[in-house]
Amino acid sequence: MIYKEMDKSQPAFLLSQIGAHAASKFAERLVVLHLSPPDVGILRLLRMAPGISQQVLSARLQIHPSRLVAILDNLEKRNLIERKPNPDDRRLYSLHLTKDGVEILERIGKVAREHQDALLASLNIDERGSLTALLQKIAGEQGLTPGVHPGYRGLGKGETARRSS
Amino acid sequence: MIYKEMDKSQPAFLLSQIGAHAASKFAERLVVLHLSPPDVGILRLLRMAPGISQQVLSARLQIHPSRLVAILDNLEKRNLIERKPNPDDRRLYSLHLTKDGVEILERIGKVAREHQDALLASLNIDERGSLTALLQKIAGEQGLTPGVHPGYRGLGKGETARRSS
DNA sequence: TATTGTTATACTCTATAACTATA
DNA sequence: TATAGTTATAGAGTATAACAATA
Repeated sequence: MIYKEMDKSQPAFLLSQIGAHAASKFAERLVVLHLSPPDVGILRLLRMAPGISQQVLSARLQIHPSRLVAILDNLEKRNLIERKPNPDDRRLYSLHLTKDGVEILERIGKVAREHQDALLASLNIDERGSLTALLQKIAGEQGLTPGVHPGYRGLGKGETARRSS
Repeated sequence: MIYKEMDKSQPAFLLSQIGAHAASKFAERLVVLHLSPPDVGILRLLRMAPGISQQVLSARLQIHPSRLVAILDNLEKRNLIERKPNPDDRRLYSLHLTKDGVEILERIGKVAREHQDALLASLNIDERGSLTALLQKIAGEQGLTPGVHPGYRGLGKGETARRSS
């Protein structure tokens, strides 16, 4: 047995491989907007759920609260989001998109569409529909939350294992 | 316009999301074997291409040479691989799987099958075939090398952008 | 002079935990 | 006493660059 096939085209590996490739390519495109993937996740969530607190945001996107501070500081400094005081509970902030934040979301949408077109260039319309349906089935069954990318949380320390020993 | 949909089920995001999820779940299963995903990539490649040097291995899997040293040190210390001297060029090592290395690859295969079954639990046989075909089309067109996961290289520094500003 | 493998160093990023202000 | 947000610190992990041996 000289030749052992590398992987007899295992869909699980392909999913992981293409997924990482897609994430990398998308992040590349975001560089133009000076945004990171977590930035985009936050902006998108704030459009859907304006007024939420940092705690809620942190829990939804699985981003550590202490890490979130620096990210929001940056977005606020660039006038993309705003921390408004919450009259009901003065410990909480009420997070909102600014006008600039709404505008950059449109540019993000354009970038995302271009990214998707490039990624799926080899598939026709029907195939894209089939793929989407299959992926939605998997995502649903696996308990993945729409719009929440596992990569948002920065799995540092002894999280999901990197080192061997 | 009160409700703005989070993402009208965009396949590109789903691919990235499910891919990260799959990678995370697989890494979890590897913990039992005290292996990391790069370890597995190395072992698999050494089965296909026994005798290669660290440089070649480094180039194939996109792992930085200096980083590779520690990984191989660990695998060699565990008697999974072996660094044999190369008679033709004494600067090079000739990397080989040991008997234990071959054995653990079988256990890795079992773990990978279980992982894939869990990940694709919601799809029947035909659907799995359709998904695999679509993914292979994408992977081929995107220029992805079989068996080489983008996550092997540890994109540190200013690689693919993480920070915004 | 160039290349392989190695090591030392510096840098980036993250979570942990302590801290404040409010409740 | 508990919670939201913040900050300081320490730890893990990486690439960069200098190094020794060999070509």
